[in-house]
Amino acid sequence: MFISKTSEYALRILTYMALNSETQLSATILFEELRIPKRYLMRLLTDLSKSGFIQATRGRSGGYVFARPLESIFFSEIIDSVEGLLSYEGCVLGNPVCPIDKPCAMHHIWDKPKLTFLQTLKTTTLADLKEADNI
Amino acid sequence: MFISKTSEYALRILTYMALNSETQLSATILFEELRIPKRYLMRLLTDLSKSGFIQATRGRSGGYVFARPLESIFFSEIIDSVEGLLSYEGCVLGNPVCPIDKPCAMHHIWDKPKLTFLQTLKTTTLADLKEADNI
DNA sequence: ATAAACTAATACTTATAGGTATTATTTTAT
DNA sequence: ATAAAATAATACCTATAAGTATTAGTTTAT
Ligand code: SF4
Ligand code: SF4
Repeated sequence: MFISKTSEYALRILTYMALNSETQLSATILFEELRIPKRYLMRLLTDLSKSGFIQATRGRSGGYVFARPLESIFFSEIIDSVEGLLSYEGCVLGNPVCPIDKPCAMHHIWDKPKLTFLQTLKTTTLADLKEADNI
Repeated sequence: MFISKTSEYALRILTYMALNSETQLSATILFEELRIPKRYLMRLLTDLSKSGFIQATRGRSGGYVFARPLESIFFSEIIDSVEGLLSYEGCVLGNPVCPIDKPCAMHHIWDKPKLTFLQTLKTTTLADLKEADNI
């Protein structure tokens, strides 16, 4: 599964918004572009707004723009806000606290993919994404 | 989330069995050692048995042993059998087929963690795990 | 003023994963 | 023979994630 569907949605939304950060975007436009179930999308937008990533403007010519500079928004923070990062950072075998004093056999094996994954999330910002698009 | 709870369980079961591969283990013993919900554990064992990883012996002194050499059992195959690998191999944004002709901005960013993850799963066997335990 | 075009909040429904219960079947020790 | 101890199969229940519906509130063009 990797990341939850909701995280996927959040990334898709913010990616699209980042690539169009000059313009204010309404839920309707985002729905037409991203085809995420409309009501779910709207709820997510409210969540992302309350989390401080984006800023909502109500009313007739309302919509969403970023509330913070793209350079400051890391993927890790986005995923953390919609589904939490703990399950990615903790024990791969699901133990809330490692019950063993010395690392078990699994630990070493998962270390590399786990770190690579977290490292990517923690070092990539929406600004990087915008840059990547120009390649 | 990374991998499903069921995948976690499967890995824990087979890891424990690998580290004790000389002896036949019953569901009761595995339950006592791993504390996975007993009935769910039993169902998983039947599944793993039907998938050909382990072999069940019924009756009073029954239990489970490996049906194949540990060197041949890759993590990828285990996870594939209990939850499928497609969601890990496919598009990170959840698109069943990539709708865009040229890779989107996300693609490059996820490439590395995704490949590292899959590479680990596809190159690590239960035998490696047993070895790692000796470190 | 009023209607249109938005976002906000909350409750409800549905799908899926995880977990439980029941019953049947097999083998061996006695 | 029979009871005990094990696996097998299937149906059911529960928790969580995903998705939908309803209603309220805000702003601007007319
Ligand atoms: S040593 Fe094993 S049990 Fe402990 S945190 Fe690492 S993977 Fe989990
Ligand atoms: S290019 Fe983008 S949409 Fe296509 S497969 Fe890669 S991540 Fe998915």
